[in-house]
Amino acid sequence: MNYWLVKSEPEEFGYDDLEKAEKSMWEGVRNYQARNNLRAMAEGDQVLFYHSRQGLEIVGIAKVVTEAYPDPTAEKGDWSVVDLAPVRRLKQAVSLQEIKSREELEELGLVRNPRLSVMPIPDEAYQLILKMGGE
DNA sequence: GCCAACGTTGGC
DNA sequence: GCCAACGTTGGC
Repeated sequence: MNYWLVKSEPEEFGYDDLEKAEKSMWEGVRNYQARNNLRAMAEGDQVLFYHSRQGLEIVGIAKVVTEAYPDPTAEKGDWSVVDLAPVRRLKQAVSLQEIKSREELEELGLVRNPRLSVMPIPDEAYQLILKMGGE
């Protein structure tokens, strides 16, 4: 299984919206690197859900329920979406500050390229973040 | 194919 | 709300 992280502004679509929706098409990614990451996701992969702009913390875990398919909201170009479903909230959200303060997480995409909206998370980093989240 | 200009993202 | 960093666009 692979691990990922997606970012969303809670005002636009936060983790509570995902819980309410039960399942959500992850639409609107218009960055090639992020798109390629979407395409690399497999059904069942786990996805950390990060709140950008407001919150600045990882609030919960989602999972991939449908692998990449063409983005129906794309008017032109070759874009993809996956379907995500909520798994559970972290007992405590893991803030960007905490992540930045961890030497082991220095290489994380979230720190190195804060503008990438879909990124892979190495196994060890994933486990550490869950631990930081009180799991 | 280079690079300046522009648009967008997201931390602060 | 500002602005730095990054990606994309388009003129040459």
